[in-house]
Amino acid sequence: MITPEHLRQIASWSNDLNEQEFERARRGIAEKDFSKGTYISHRGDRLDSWNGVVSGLIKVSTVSRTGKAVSLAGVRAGGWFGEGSILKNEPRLYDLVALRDSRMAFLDRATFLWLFENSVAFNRFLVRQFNERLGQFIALVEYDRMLEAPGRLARTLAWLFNPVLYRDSSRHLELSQEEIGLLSGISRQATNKSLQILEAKGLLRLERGGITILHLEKLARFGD
DNA sequence: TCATTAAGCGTTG
DNA sequence: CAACGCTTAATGA
Repeated sequence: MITPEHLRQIASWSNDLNEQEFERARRGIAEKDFSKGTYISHRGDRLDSWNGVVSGLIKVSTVSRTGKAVSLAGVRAGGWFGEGSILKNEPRLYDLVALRDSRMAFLDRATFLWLFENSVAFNRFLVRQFNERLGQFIALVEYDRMLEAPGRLARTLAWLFNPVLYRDSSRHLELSQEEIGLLSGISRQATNKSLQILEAKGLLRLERGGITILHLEKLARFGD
């Protein structure tokens, strides 16, 4: 079982819980490692847990009717997701892929539902997160029409630095251009070009194997 | 036809 | 050694 300190580290929401709720959450969590390129779950699975990323990088994707893989979002360490499938008690609507060696935390369904019924703090967290996700979804619909690669890439990056979804306010992330491409659904060359455009506009700084966000607001709106 | 991509490979930090 | 960036052949709009 994970330690209280560990839970505080991997789940920002746990810091808002009272003692009883915190203990319950701690007992309901199990961790598991996934190596690069493997599937954490497939579309259609009944994965009865709420998922947190302890370390690494996860891609949420789905397959379009024509059989093409479509990337929906990236989740980095500290992110929690999958509440929709639990609350609606339905199978996963998407695939989860580990883009690099990653460690996941799973909060079992019964514990999730208990927290949902009993913890005000937990619900507050969920509402805030839902609200952000709704914003993301609207942006997704918008950029479906906006085909330029730099804009799509900029939004993907902005999501990874959403201050509500990730409470640590770090502006830097170790993320290769290949990984950014995989998350954005853009080829490596196009990713490189797009990143250079964004860097020239002063929105971010490129480093070897990583990026630093210089202007999150402008990044989130790039291409409007 | 023209643009974009995956694959391979040389370079670089 | 992994990330980067370039070349090239294939793909497809």
